[in-house]
Amino acid sequence: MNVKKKIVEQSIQLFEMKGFSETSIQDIVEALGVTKGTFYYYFDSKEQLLKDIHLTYIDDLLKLQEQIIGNSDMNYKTKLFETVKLLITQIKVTGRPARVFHREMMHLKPESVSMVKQKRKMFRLNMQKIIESGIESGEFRKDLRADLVTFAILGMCNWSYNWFDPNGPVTDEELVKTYMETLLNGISS
Amino acid sequence: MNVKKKIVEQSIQLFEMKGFSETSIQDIVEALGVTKGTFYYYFDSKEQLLKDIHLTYIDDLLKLQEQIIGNSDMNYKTKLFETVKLLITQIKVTGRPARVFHREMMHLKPESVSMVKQKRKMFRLNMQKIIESGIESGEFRKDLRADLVTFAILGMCNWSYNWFDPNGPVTDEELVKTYMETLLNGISS
Amino acid sequence: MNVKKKIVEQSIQLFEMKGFSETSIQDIVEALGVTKGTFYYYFDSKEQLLKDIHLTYIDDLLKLQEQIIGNSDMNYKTKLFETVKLLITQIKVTGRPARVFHREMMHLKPESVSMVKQKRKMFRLNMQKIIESGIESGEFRKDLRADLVTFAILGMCNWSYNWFDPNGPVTDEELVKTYMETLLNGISS
Amino acid sequence: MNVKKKIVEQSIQLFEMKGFSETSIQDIVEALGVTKGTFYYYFDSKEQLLKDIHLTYIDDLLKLQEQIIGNSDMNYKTKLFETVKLLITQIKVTGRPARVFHREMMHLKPESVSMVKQKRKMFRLNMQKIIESGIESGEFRKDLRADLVTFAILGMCNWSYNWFDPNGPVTDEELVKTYMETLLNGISS
DNA sequence: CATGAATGAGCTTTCATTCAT
DNA sequence: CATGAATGAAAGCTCATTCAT
Repeated sequence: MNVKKKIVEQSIQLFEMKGFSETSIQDIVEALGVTKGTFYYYFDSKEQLLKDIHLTYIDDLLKLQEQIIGNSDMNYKTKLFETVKLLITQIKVTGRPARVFHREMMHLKPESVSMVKQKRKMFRLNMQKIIESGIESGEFRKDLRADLVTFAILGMCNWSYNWFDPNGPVTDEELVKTYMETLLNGISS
Repeated sequence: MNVKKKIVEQSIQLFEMKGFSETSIQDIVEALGVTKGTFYYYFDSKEQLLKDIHLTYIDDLLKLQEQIIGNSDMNYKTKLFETVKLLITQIKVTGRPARVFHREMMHLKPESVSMVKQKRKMFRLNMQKIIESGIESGEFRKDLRADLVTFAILGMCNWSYNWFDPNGPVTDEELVKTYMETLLNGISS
Repeated sequence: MNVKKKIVEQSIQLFEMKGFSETSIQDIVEALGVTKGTFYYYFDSKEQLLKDIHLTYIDDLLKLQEQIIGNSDMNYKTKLFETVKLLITQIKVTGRPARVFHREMMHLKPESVSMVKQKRKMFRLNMQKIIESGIESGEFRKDLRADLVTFAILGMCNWSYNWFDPNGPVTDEELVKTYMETLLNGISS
Repeated sequence: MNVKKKIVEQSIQLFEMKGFSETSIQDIVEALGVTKGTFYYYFDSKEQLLKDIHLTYIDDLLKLQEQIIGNSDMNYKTKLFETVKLLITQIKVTGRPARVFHREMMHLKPESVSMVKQKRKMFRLNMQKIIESGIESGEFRKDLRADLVTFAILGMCNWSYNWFDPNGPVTDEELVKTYMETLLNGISS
């Protein structure tokens, strides 16, 4: 595997464990057995590395979301299900970058922040569109505020990065099913 | 107001804006017009200040939660409603510490972390208890996994610190009502 | 003597010997037996130190020039003589800062440069004024270009920082006398 | 044009603008669209490049000076005139290397410095010889100190690199004429 | 109670240089 | 001839912390 990729992966691991500010370039290169010079051969700055991580992550999410949205075989409930599954499963596959993604955005430069925020917003609006279409199609209740419901679902899913351990007693599939069931039918008896 | 309190409040403001690591003691004392010596008269370290902030915050939450739980006039739906309201409204009242609370825990020393985590866990388990009691009493569906539902609700509420602006078009009361309605009855038509 | 002053003097010595870029903060503080922290307690940056040196130097020159200009007992030839003497003698008194002053201006930030340049220009224009007044009074030839003559004199004097050793065989007084004599009467037989 | 020459010219331009220390090899090769390897194919070090620039410059000057000295058609006043013209005009033709030449000598290694200094000294002594011969021939005043007068003239000329803009209102020919006139006849009325 | 001087360890970054290909 | 990857030493600077007063 090439060095740049190794740096990215090692960084993600360290950022996730110790936080961005607490991770020094020294930490990263030492863990890889290279020198600081090597780091700066591949990256202009520590911030740029973080930006790369963020953009890669959100771009991947957006690409997978597109596949869900573009699939005309699914109804809107299924599309929502797949979206929730996407967010939760991402933890299993790429647990670490997810946590970095949700925590360290503040350390980006203003310009990088706005770039990332814009893409995150796009993801959210795509989700909202699914809700809105589902309302129109009659799959969801007519009286919903699609924007707030979207925020609620995103919160539910994203928060799980804080506690969900894919190797723990609850599987990711179980979690997705439970969340969707709760979401669709409510908890009231 | 005494100096210690001023330091805490100024710190919260700065931590919220720039992050814990990016805020220097110099920043804090300069903003207050005192010197570093003064800071170290009141606090042993920067970490201890953060610990104080965290403990004050979670202790306040726990105290308010106790009042909800101990109130025998409420049924469990109402208790859950009040809990959600407590979490969301906290943003309006104390928006800044909330964000600091949810972001900067990693900068605490291991011992401080475990102290805070334990109290956070207590808050969560108290919530879970409300769900479980509501299931027993027949207010909530019998087939719920109380633990996962609790995580879902916590995620929904806590995530709102990321986007909810109490001075924006949506009021906190509106948000609480919408969230509870969605939660209780689901989105399925 | 206080530490800040010591830092300035040590820096001047090192800048003069090795040049600004080649002198590290480490070099400066090591020579003084203090630490880098101490340096940055007194100065915001290396550049600011250089700016301080430049401004102190040119401000001193301007103050002394003022005394010459304001002295109504002198005719213009004498005033010019005193100005030349001022520039040459400065080497003897403050040899090192002079060389730093004439060499390292490029390492200042643009804003600092313009501040220093403005004051240098003022010195030059004051000199030019002496020439112009001397022309009017009949002490100097009517057909002189005061601006170019001023540049010529400045060059003559300032260049001496490149070779003149006040402890060498030629004394500063001798040099001033010779330069003035050459300047006033020319070399043509 | 060959690559080595391009490197030299680009370097001169950059050294003149930003200074030797502030110009990195990266800057140089990037401006030329080649790589660092290429640079080190042609030059052993950054210092060697600077040495090359210095030696080329002073060797050129010496060669031109020789032509002046060897021309038996000129009297000594004319020879001095031509020398002054040589120094001033060099700015117009090769403004940049001139400034580099007069500023960055300190960045050479001691051995290179002494080589350059020796040649500079030779130029100066050649000039001094002109003055001395002119004194003997009766063209210049008998009571001159040829050594100090030479320094004065050199200062006058070389200093002009600090302010003279060949594209400004004063032409180089005008400057040379004015300087020589002042020098020969003095400013006294 | 509070100050201001000083520390020292560590940080991000730069850069001349080397070298296998 | 030329490249691109890698090095390693050093640079400027930050900052939590200490302590005599």
